[in-house]
Amino acid sequence: MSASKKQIAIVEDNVKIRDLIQQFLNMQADMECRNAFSSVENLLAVMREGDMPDIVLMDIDLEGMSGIDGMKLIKSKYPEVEIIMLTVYHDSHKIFNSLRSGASGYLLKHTSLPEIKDAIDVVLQGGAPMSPQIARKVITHFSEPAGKEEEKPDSGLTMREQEIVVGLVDGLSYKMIADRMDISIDTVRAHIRNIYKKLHVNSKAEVIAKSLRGEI
Amino acid sequence: MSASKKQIAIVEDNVKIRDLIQQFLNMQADMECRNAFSSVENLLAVMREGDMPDIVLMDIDLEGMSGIDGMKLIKSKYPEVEIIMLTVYHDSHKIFNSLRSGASGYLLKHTSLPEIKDAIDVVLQGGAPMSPQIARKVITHFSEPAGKEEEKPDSGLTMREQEIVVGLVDGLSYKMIADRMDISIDTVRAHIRNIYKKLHVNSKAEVIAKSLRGEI
DNA sequence: GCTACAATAACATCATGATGTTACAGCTGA
DNA sequence: TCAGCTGTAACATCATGATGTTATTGTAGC
Repeated sequence: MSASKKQIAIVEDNVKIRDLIQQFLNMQADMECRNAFSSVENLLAVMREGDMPDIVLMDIDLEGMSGIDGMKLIKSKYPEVEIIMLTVYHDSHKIFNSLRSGASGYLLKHTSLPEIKDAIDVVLQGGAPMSPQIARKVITHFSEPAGKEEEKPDSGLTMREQEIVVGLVDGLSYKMIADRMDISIDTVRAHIRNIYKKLHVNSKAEVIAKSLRGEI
Repeated sequence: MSASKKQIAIVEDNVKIRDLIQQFLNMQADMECRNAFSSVENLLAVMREGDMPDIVLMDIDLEGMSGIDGMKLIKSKYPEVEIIMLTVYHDSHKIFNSLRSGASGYLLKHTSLPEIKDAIDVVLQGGAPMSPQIARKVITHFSEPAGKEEEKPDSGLTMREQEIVVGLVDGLSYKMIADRMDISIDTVRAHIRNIYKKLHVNSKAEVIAKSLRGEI
């Protein structure tokens, strides 16, 4: 078991940062970074061919597919791969989203190279590296639901509007909803306009997504 | 602003550990620990009289009022006081509960004295100290709703098709997906046609619904 | 009785999505 | 080498969705 170095992959579109991290990792005795790319798509290509990393360092803000979407994709296909997100952002929503979707850790980009190595070691030992500032945000996020007790976002939708939402989630067209509810298609349109206004969205797809995520 | 030492309080019923930490903290240049008690009640008594700590190190497993209940009480009365929980337990439920209730950090008791000092510094700088093992548990807790993968139905979608699905779930239009993946809108159309065929659906909405229900 | 709002409905217009057809390059396995 | 699949792309056409405007009815609250 011992001799095999751990394989680390990097997805980072800043070539300087990417090369720097790659070179540093390749100087370590127990790890190797063969694959460093600027896009998730490229990493997926080599993974499809069986070149599987143990850990991926993933920039969150990428051209093309975002790091978060990329992580979701990789995690769904290869759940055993550990992913550490790198970011310059302190944005709670992105952090929360990443962690929910299966990131193993979350580091701010100002993290030093030795700290990145430490983070990788932590993940290999079953821990989760997190900048203290990130941890703080995670905790803050945790605390929020405690304050407002229970779910029920209550978006202010009326009964009728909620019925429409159910129709949308069932994948029905306006016409089918109109038939099911025995109203005209223009009334369905009117309701949907109001729903969009209340939920601050502007497509069927977003309503369905919100609903299935429990945000309605 | 400089000269005033930060006030640290300790609630810990093991007298040896308590004294050890107190003495160590009092040896630091920038902090002072006047109040070290074996119960939350005692700490609350001096706080009521205006002797307010900046940070409380709180054992989770106390005689009388538990550390978690104590923390909730202190946080509700004095929300500006930062509280770091100390515990020997890895119990996810206690950890989760503490963090929800407003703990600023969470350390395992095997943490060394210098690490405790580091943790306090982190909190003073607005971060949240967390043992990597704790962080891992927190993330696991986070991931549960999303991460109960079970088996993937594997609808036979190719990588590229799955990327498209991610785009749809993110609420993107064909145009936006084309831009993100750097392909033409007609190619997006082509992929979506294939996805519909494989999933036996015939609208964007159904794909999103299937995906969010974990049926892809 | 007036106000506010939910539910209904029609008409119009433009944007987006769904679907048929065709084509070509690259790769894979029989 | 040929058949089959994936990824790419264009063109066409019709269906559906998104959004603006306006209007009528009923009901709950002041």
